[in-house]
Amino acid sequence: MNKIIPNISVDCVVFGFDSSGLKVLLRNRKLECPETGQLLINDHTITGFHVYEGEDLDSAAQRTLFNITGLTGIYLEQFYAFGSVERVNSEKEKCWRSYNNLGISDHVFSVGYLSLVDSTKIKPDQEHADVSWMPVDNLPELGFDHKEIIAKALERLRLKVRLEPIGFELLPEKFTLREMQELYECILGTSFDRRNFRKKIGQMKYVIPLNEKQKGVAHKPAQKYIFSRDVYERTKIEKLDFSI
Amino acid sequence: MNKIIPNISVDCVVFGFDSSGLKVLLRNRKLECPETGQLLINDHTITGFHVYEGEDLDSAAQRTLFNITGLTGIYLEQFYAFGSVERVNSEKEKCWRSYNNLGISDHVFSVGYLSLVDSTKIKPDQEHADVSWMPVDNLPELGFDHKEIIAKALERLRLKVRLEPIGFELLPEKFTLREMQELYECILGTSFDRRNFRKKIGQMKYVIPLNEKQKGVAHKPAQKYIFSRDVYERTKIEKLDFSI
DNA sequence: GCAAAAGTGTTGTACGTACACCCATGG
DNA sequence: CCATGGGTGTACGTACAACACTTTTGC
Repeated sequence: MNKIIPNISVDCVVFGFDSSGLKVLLRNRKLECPETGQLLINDHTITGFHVYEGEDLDSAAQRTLFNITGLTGIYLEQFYAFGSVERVNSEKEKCWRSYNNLGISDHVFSVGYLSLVDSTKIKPDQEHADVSWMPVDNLPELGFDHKEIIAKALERLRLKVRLEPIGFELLPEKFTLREMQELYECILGTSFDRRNFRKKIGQMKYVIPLNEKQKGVAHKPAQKYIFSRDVYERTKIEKLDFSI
Repeated sequence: MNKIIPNISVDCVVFGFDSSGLKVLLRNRKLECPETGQLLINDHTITGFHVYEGEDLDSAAQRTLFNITGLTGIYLEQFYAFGSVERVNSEKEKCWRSYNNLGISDHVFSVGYLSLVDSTKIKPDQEHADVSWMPVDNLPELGFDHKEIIAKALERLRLKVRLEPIGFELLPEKFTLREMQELYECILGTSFDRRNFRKKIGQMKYVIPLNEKQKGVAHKPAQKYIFSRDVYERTKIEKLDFSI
């Protein structure tokens, strides 16, 4: 049995995307008073775990991510460490810990990880009935400092998405240009001219059109595309010069 | 007296700049065998300290930075957390810890902070005789995983410097455009056309020319400039639109 | 007067932006 | 046949890249 390190954890902010926008994977946390049955806590948290003794941060994050999604090989990136004194010491968290204290310190440092998944790969199932996608622009009440952690993750996502083609991690393997445009629009909070957007994507040799179209839509079916990381890695060298 | 947290530290990568390039502030670490007097360890480290109980990460970083530079109000930014199992467990570090163990864990998680200082503000003095500026492109032997930490800090600096006007933190209050150009060239590893560079800076309203010139140089004296964070904050809103 | 860096303008190219119409499909 | 989104090209302006000569100072 692995022993946990009582004062160090990782927290994974898992982002997903569907036609209704950008989502975060949250777990519903409930605490009933054993005597009265009263709901003392009913909020949501991102998924985190304490790091095990002898374990790396990255391994702990992968483990956490696997536990919640059942998936491996998923985009995962460390983005910030949180260590404020109050983060597990609000009245609510003291209450939570008084019922669930498993040798956990009262000053837990947590390293935040950002993960991007194709939301169609995650089906809500019986094992994870308390887990669900929540819209990032309309979050429910959150535990700990998870509101802050999600905000910071989002900030990082917005930055990163402009510098590297990581947006594709949020799309199904085959996608249409409209889906791609909607994704970028909702991450960046802008809107793009459709013709200019398509022109720009057309220049990206690593976004490759397929001989495949949408089926069963009540309009002209859109062409599908795939992203090729290979082509990206081979062609990205060109853009290594900068301005200030 | 403050008690340290045995398994959590912060490490500050302090960057400076002078005419010979970009520098890191390093401390010489020496360990002599008490019996034979033989030098067991003679390398360099960035400055870090364990976090105290009841202390925030940011506070710990500020404290560390003050201890090494004697300065406050300096640019400081968290950039990455390091937690590999081996980072304090090489033969060398085991040896170091066997002579200097002050209740320090054998798996220390360290949060890396990046700091930028005007190197003319730091004078090597008697109190910090073991501290010196070392060129980032020619580092001496480093302890712990500090080579990796510095590399990651540098990567972050290169990214950040293109997105925000933080380069000025590395320059004296009053600087010439040549100094500024050299700074950007050596951080980004490129070179710029002088006329185009000056044209571009000319557009930045927050880089303000002074009625003051260089003195005592054997050529046409250059005009001095200052950076105004105020003007920057007021005018930066304009550039909040993006492309992919 | 010479060495060393400061300072200055023009032109071509590439890229971003703005904008309107026909096409294919399901119902 | 109609509603819905798919798909396409041109004209303009902005921003970046390339390039050479004159000026001021200390020695």
